[in-house]
Amino acid sequence: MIAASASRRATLSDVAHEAGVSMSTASVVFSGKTKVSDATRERVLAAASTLGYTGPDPMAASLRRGRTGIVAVVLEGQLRAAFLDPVTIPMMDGLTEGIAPLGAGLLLLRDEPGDDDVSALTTAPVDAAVLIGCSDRFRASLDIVRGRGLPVVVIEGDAGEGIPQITLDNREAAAEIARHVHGLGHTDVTVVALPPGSDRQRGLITPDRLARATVEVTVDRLIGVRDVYPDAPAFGAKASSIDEGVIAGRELLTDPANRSTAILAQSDLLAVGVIRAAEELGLRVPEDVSVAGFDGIRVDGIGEHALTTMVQPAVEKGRAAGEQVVRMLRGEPPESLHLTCHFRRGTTTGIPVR
Amino acid sequence: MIAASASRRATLSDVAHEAGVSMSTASVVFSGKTKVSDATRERVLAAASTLGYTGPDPMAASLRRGRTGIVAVVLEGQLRAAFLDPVTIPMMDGLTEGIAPLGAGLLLLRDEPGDDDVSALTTAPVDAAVLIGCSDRFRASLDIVRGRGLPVVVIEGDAGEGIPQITLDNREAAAEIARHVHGLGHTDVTVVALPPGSDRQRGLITPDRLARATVEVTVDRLIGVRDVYPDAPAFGAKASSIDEGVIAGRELLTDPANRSTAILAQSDLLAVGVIRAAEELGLRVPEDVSVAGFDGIRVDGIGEHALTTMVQPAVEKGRAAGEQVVRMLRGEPPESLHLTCHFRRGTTTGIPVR
DNA sequence: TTGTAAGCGTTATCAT
DNA sequence: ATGATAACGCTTACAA
Repeated sequence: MIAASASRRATLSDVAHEAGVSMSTASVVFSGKTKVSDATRERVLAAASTLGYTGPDPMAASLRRGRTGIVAVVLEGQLRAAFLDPVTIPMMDGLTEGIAPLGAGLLLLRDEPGDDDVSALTTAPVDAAVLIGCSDRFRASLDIVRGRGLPVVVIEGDAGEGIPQITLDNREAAAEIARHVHGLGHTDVTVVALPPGSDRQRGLITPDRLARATVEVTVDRLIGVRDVYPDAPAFGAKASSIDEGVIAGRELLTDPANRSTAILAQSDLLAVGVIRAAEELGLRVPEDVSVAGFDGIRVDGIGEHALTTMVQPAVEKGRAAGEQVVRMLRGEPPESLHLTCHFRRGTTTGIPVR
Repeated sequence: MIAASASRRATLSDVAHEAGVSMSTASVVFSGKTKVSDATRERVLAAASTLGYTGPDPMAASLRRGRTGIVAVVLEGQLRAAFLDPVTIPMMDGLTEGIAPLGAGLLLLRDEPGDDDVSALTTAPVDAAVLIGCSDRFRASLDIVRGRGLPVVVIEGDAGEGIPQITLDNREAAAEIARHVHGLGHTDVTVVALPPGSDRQRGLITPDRLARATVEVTVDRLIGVRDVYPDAPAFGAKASSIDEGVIAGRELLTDPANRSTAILAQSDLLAVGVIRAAEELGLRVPEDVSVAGFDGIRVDGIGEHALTTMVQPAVEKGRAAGEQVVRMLRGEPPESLHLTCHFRRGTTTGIPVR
């Protein structure tokens, strides 16, 4: 028994001494990597509990093994902002499932300007990183992670050469929903778009602005609609929220002479806002105006309506990313995945009555 | 130049060699802990970039320093479940701000049954942990963390002796909102409660069931109301959601002969559901029935109503927890904080008309 | 089944 | 301002 035990936390070495075995034996009792006689194990465990030793120090173990059991998730800006997107949470759940074989946890990292010049991403003890989306600092984060030689998976973004990415068929899906309203007979359609870039300006998306757009999702979903309606105008929202949808809806629906019979929103939240604006203006949905969304989350607040939308496989997206992380960590070649959204018909789209 | 450079990642030692300085000097160039001549720094940085060295290995640094820069947040069950509570996200944002001085990240850990016998909490390389609420496994998690000797802060839960906790004045706040409806003249009030225990049973909360209740928030908020209305019945929901609120609302409001003039819901989500149920039944809010919530989140889906509610300081809750973590890590004595909710009058409560 | 010993890549201390 | 050196606490070949 060593006098120091009061001041210092017990280490494996202390436990081994106390139990009268070697460190390796003690180690193995905790890791289970090798057979140990029951008698020995008992003795080690007893020694451990005597000394208040609760298991190997994770930092030391990490260093030795070269693994921390932590996967970084890089989100943009405030958590609130990232989680404002209702698909984030199911996606993270999927991610959790995907990396479950690693027994790893998720480290939430903010991808923020200003902090120090060293991002937390530089110094965080992680085994791999998952980058989400298309922030402006996306590139910077990617460089840091690559520089560290960490496996990276990108969700809904393009990291180029050899970096696995999980993508959605945004363009195809948008075209599908456009074809749906087209099939109903709509000829005059307007898009309510997600923010096309970081400028966060609300308003019509001019060709010029579109050319400068940096957010791929926005562009792809818009192009998809224009595959069907080449001249469909698009109104860019400031964010994906019900409130922004209301604003866009008022803007687009107030003038009876100059209003589309169908509004295709690029997110369900926006769509709900548009519906609310329509009802506020005394328009019936879908009789006077059809409204469709995108994402397929369950949205409250539209009364008896069921939103027509494209359902994106949010959980799968996360899980797929997690699975690729696992593969890379195992040294297997990762693969990019392109996931497919599916159409869900609700009650908010119908034949134009006008 | 060393031949191994292709196979092995460069280490600080390699960089030092390449730059012709000692390891300590090289180390200091990256940590900035000591003055280094510009010339030397240049040389080290040059060597680093030659070798593709991007900075000290976080695991090694962690081991040496005894700090990982990671704080664990222990959530119950699926992320989805935890984030279903709308106050979770602002709280986490507050937490992020609170631990900002540490430059630390948040590790999301699920507090799950079954996994292995070793929770991820046992092996995660973290500096401290924040436990949230009142899950059943709360105790187990707490024991693990304490066993590891990690600083712990508990949000909305009681960890006993010497563990700082961040609590809300739930009872007082519930009493306050009860006094509000009391002041309006209501004499017949029913509570729609959060789940009182893990049994997740929907229905009236009998004294017997209340005695077995494990969820403190539920109990405190109920007691608060009963401080004003000693005989107020309580209907326990299965979860905090709009849907559950609708179910409870239907249950409580359908029979005209037997319905309270005011419903006090223990969460805003439940309140919104109750309002929806009321409107579904042709009741006007607040003329026929007053409804109040709790939490003070912004809820969509109640049309022109503004919910009367108690606003809880969600961000502050998180930040306070973060600040206590920081204090403990600095060796300062932590303190428990009791935060105060404030009343927000909306349009959903009024004088009973009956 | 158990023991020996060599690192893992840093950082902190102390001296120069 | 820079350098030598000793930890930090563990895991894992390899040997016995």
